[in-house]
Amino acid sequence: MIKTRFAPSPTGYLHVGGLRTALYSYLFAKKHGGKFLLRIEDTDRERYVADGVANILKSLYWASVVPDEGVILSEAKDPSRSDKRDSSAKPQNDNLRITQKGENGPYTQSERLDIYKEYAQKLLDAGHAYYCFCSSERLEKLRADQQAKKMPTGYDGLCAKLDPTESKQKAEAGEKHVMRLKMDKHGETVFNDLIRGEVRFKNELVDDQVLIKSDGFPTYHFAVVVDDHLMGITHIIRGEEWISSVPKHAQLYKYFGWEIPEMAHLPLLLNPDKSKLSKRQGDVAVEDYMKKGYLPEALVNFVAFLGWNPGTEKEMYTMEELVKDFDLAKVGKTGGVFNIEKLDWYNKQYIKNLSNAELVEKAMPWLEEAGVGGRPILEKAVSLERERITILSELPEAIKFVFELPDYKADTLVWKKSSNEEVKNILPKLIEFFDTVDENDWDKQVLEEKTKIWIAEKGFSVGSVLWPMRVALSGQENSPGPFEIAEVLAKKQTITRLQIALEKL
RNA sequence: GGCCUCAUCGUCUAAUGGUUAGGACAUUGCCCUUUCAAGGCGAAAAUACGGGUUCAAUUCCCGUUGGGGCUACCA
Repeated sequence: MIKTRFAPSPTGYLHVGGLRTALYSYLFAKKHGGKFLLRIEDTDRERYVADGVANILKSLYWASVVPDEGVILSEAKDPSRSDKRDSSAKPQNDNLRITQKGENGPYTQSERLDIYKEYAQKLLDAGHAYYCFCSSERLEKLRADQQAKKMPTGYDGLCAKLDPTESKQKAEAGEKHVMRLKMDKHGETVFNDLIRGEVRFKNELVDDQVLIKSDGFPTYHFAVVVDDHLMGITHIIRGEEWISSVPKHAQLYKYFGWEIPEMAHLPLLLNPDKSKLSKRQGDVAVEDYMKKGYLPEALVNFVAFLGWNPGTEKEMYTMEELVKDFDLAKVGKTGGVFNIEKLDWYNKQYIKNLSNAELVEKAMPWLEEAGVGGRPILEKAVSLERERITILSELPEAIKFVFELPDYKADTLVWKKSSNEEVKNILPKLIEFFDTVDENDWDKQVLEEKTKIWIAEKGFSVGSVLWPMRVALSGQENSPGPFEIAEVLAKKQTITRLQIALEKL
């Protein structure tokens, strides 16, 4: 059975590039009826961030990239809160807790130290690894010298020459040490990358990688190999930055006598200036997009298309459709610029496809924050702006005028082809006319029909009536159409606002 | 510096040994129209460069240039 994994380091948040890697791994597994596993690689204690794991999981679950095995989120049994969960775009994780699921755990590397120790010992016993006592000062100097001579950098193997028994004694006596891989420098490492095809490296240039750090924690290179094997990973899908460490990993697989999983190295996501996507040039955390009110469906759709596309002209993809059509062979080799404009377009499309009720539900956190959460005509109000907003967080500001007429200048009431006098003449008549309209006819279509007939009868130009009407109702120069607003405001408030306008003139 | 890797409109990309090199976003013109959006119809916009191979290259090969990654007791 196919099993893929996503193995983030909990350094604070989920990067959008990480989301894409996780998504592709997820899609690939699902497509082939396999499993998607989540492992936490927290072997760097210096970069460890509290809540890092929670944040990553929150982002992943928000995007519906949910692991089948490994570190997962499970709902705490707290019935008092269970009805509070909604499908709003903002994540609700108060009643969720992090747990682990599966037979191959633990799935957090810091909990697997004994396992690494055991496998490190095997290497040591077989003579495939050795203790190294070199100080960081010596290593730095070594590197500096190599760089000065324009030589390839790397460990010179000094401690590999030590007598293993003596080394063992020294290490056990407490002398500060690391454990290094005894790299076989002969020949080359050749492997078939699922995206790039055959890639080869000369082994002589591969360093004697540190396997176990002086703090007893494994390095990434050692832990991934051990874990991927022990957890039954069949396909490693990860970022391109890892491709040059494949020879080290391959050596380890060879020493252990394990089968190397299939590998696919994904091209990186880029800034608009083509450098590696970084925080300096915009938002890179999934959380940032979450908070701004991007819909997870939009982000997923967008990110899926950064480096992959079905080869057809279909652009809108649900997760189910992605699972169905995703194909690693169609993933491109070139890095893609993370282009916000396209994301914005996707988000607009997805917002447009929402029903009013869904939109209210998903936007509720922002609406509540703005103090308009409890309004009874929310759905109607929201319908006015649904095609005008790009992200959910813009909604409260956009619909505010419905609940509270903004202050505006009298001259904005005058259409460009009209005049102050004309507005003064028209408004009272319009109020009078609206007064005669039956409450039952107060919907946008009927009202528009009736009003347009009335305008024609009176011989006014359409704009000279509708512009001031719209401004009077919205208090804004740019707004939804006058009849849409009138319907939402209802007859009474419509007339009130027209009267306010009249007083301004 | 060394190693690996990539190269089609501004961006994401499609396609092919022979095409008017297609689509989407963005830009832009027109239409619709009371404004803004949305929508409709158009426009402009690309095979990095130089050599081969070939009747024919954007596609295959080599080189150049440019980009990116790696070169840690970080992942």
